[in-house]
Amino acid sequence: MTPMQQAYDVYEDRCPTRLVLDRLADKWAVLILDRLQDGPVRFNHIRRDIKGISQKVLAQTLRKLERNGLISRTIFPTVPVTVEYALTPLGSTLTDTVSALAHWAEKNMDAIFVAQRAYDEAHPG
Amino acid sequence: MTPMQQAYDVYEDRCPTRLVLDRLADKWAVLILDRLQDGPVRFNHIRRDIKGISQKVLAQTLRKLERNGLISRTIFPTVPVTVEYALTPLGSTLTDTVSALAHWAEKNMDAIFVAQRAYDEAHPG
DNA sequence: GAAGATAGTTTCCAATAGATACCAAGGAGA
DNA sequence: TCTCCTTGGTATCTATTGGAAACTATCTTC
Repeated sequence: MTPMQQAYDVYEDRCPTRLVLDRLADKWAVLILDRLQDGPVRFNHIRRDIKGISQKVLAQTLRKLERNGLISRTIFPTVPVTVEYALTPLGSTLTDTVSALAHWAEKNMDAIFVAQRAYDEAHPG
Repeated sequence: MTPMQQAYDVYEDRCPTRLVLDRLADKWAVLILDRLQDGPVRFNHIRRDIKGISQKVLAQTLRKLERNGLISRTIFPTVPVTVEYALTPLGSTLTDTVSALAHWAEKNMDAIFVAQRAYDEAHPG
């Protein structure tokens, strides 16, 4: 029995893809997925690498990514307990895209600054 | 004089790339950039295509994208006035990435549903 | 004169983001 | 022993944001 491929359309209101896009298209989710590309990382390790993220937001974002099957959460009964987060195969299909987004800003920051100054001069007040 | 390429790092707090990522990594911005790929589109045309977006959020998001040099805004003195939004060359360098993000969710929605059900069963309450 | 198109702005409320403090369990150092 | 440090979180509070709905203004059409 061939599974029926449902047609999803991200332009449609109430389409479930909107909920997913809301989770993926999030600054912190993008940075976390990018950070996990090189292998599993622990909670506090991510927290230190992604400077400025709060514990609450990190925990929340990790939960969302885990629930959507993009990352896995593995507990090691060490002392203190160790929790490792890693990309799932599904999550791996996303990282190229997400990393490109994360690093596009780095590459084009100077052009963006030029645009911002031009805009602000043309739109005073 | 070769321009000095400043090193930006999106993992750094207070790095300006963070502000840009905040704007790009936004559900509505992603959908708008994707929508503009095929050529200039008017305000209400975008509004009708991206179902569920409010006028306020559409206007706000268009301003942000314009200020960052990703889209252009052209006014035609017709009656009623026509305003066309289009990708700039800078914005065009982003669309492949952004569109991939927008449509990844469509392609993988079924896998995500499976993951969500598994998670919810494993984490009741 | 009322409706419909254009492209927005204004107002309001609920949801979210972020900072901060707190928790438990155990190891190391004084 | 007492205190600090680590682990990975939760709880609380407030400021900001997101989204729905209503309003603006001008001109054309019915």
